[in-house]
Amino acid sequence: MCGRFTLTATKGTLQEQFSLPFPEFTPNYNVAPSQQILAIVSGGNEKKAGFLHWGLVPSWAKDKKIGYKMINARSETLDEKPAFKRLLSRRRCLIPADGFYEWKREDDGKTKQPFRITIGNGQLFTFAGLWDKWRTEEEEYFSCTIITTKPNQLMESIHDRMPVILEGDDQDIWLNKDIEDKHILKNILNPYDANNMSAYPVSTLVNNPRNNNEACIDPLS
DNA sequence: CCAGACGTTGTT
DNA sequence: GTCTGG
DNA sequence: CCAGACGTTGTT
DNA sequence: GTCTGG
Repeated sequence: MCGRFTLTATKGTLQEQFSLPFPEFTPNYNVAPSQQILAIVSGGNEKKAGFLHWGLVPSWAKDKKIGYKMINARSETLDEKPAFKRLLSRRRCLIPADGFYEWKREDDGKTKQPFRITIGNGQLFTFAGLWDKWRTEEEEYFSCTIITTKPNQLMESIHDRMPVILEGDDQDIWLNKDIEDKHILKNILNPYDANNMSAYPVSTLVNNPRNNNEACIDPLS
C-alpha cells in the first residue's frame, strides 16, 4: 500500500514540470495521512494545483473520521466500490512526490524495516488519486486517496501492494475530463516498471510522523 | 419498500 | 449518493 | 503508514 | 484491542 511519502522538490521545480502555478509549501520528508497534500486536478478546462487532505471523506459521510481508513483505494475494484465508483469518472487527481515509504516485515514477524522507494534518478513523479468534497453548514473539506495495485518485481520483496505511479501520456489521460470510459482509465493503473525504480532501507526515525527532516531519507549505513 | 453499509491493510 | 440486504 | 491515547469527577 | 491523530 502506500501510507507515507516524500515531496522534497521546490515550488519552482513543480511549476516547471507541470506548467502550473503551485501554492507555497515546504519540503516534506515524511508526508502522512490526514495531512494536507499537494494535488493536481482538472478545474474547468485547465489543470489546477492545490491542497487536499489525505484520507478520502466521501460526500455522503456523516463523519469526517471515515477518512482515516480511506487513505488507499484498490485499483482492481475501483469501479465497483460505492465510495470510489462515482469518483472514477469525474474526480481524478495526480499527487506529486519524489519518493514513498513501505515497511517490510522482517522474518521474526515482529520488527519492521522501512524502505524509501524512488524513480529513475530520484526524479519527481505522480501518484494516481481520487478526490471528493464533503461539506456541512460550517465547513467544506476536500480530500483524496492514493490508488494501489499489485507489486512489481522490486516491490514484492518488500510488500504485497504498491501505489500506482503515472508518467507522461498517462498523466494526461488521467486528468482528461473528456475521458470517462472506465476501461480506458483502469487500463493505465498498472505496477510501475521495476527497472526504473530503486529501494533502500532508511532509519526507523521515519516511523514517527512528527519526524520531518533529511535524516528520514538518509540511506541506512 | 426501508435500513444500513460504503475501506484497506495486516494479522490470526 | 448509490448499492445491497431483508 | 506508525504513534499514542484510551476516563470521570471535582477542585484549582 | 481499537480508535484517533499526524
